[in-house]
Amino acid sequence: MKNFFISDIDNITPGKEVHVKGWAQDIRLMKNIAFIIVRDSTGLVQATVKRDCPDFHKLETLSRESVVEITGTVPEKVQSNIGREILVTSVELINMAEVPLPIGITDNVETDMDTRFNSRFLDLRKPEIGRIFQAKSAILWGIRNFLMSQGFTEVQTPKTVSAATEGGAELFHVKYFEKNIFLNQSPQLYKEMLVASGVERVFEVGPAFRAEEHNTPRHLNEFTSIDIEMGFADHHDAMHMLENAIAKGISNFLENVRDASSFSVVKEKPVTPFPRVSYLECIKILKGEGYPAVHGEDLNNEALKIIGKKFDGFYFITDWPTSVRPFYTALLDNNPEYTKSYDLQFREIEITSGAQRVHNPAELKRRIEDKGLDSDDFEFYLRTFKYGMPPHAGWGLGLERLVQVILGLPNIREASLFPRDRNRVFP
RNA sequence: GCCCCGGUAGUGUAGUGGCCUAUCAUACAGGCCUGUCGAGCCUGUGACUCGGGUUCAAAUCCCGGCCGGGGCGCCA
Repeated sequence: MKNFFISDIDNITPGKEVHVKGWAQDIRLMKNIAFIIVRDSTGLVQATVKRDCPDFHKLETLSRESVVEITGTVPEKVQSNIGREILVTSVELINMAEVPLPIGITDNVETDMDTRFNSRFLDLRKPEIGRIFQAKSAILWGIRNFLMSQGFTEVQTPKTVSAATEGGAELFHVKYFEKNIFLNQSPQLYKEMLVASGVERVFEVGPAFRAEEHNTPRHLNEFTSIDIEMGFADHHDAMHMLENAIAKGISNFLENVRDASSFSVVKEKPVTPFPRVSYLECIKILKGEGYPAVHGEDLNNEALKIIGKKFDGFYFITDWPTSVRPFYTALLDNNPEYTKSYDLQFREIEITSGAQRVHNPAELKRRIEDKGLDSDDFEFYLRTFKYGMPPHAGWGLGLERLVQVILGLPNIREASLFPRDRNRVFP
């Protein structure tokens, strides 16, 4: 196993011998001297090979992106402006890369997104692409650690389901032996059932599937949803949990990923609590700006852009009208036209949707039917409310969207290793 | 689901009916090379998405397919 990495060279005393294993990112071969820029997951080093090195002739056949092992010593004075150098005594060609490369790793030409995704394994070798996923990992671990510290239990629920769960979103149909079933759009009903099971604070990180034929920079047909549900809690509690989880995700990223603030648009831990603005206040803002907002309707993208300009970064829109929220959303105590619900926004992008939920089974059944759904289809869910269901609240957070807004990525596909969209199911 | 735009060497582009035997960059191959570092210089290889149609003539115009990017709707 390799246990010496290129960044470890920084701690080596000059004159000492090192073995470097990695990819030959660039090769500059001259008559009496050659330079190989070697890359591994921690950084770059220049391997300087002089004519008198017995392996000098091997470089004539070396192709870019081949895997090499290089032995040499660290010089007293580094002459490469990469900042790391080794003076080579031997070169092993471990596995040669074919030429030409399907896409350039360091070439001074842009590559279309589609072409990049067709050769995603090579695309990910670019440091500026690979670090997106270091950021994603660090953000997720920050959120996970926070939830664990708050007494949450991580669970896994089925992604194959027999009935449409929430209505609304289109689902993917799957053949399941002799049955026709669906891929789940969200773990919503399962996490509520687990609250009824006595798992008072529960979360899941897993895929969610939406068969919507959208083609936009902020939608994927398969995305990672971070979902929580808390028993004996209301929507305010859930919002507190959310803003703190996001703050922890961001601080974990900023503290643990090299040069994080140089490529992130969110450069410091956000201030909590995040601003809250109610749906009704949004309508007032829009009317004040001369935008024809219709009270009772969802806020469209153009409206959200106007609202987003009023806030710098993350903010909540609360108390949405009952007509635009799912059946399981609890109503405001003093006004059933509105709900105990909220979206977390970053400018016009919706990151999270959440609410306190209905916990009374009779009310829940009525709300299902009010939405024109058949309550018999939800019997597996409804019966969990009949034997002691506490008040509860939670949210679902789109991980790729969160990464997209934190890093300022122009397209959400950039935040998925192998994105799934309307046309792409490869690789 | 509706709408708009696009598809030229491995990669990215220029080219709006004849001057295209298709531009440039990058990559690749070969040559020169003095510690290079977006190395440089010279030579070379390499392309019009597919199928119909219009025309004396199509990369270029028209229709359709396939593929891609985006807007709306919907959502995370």
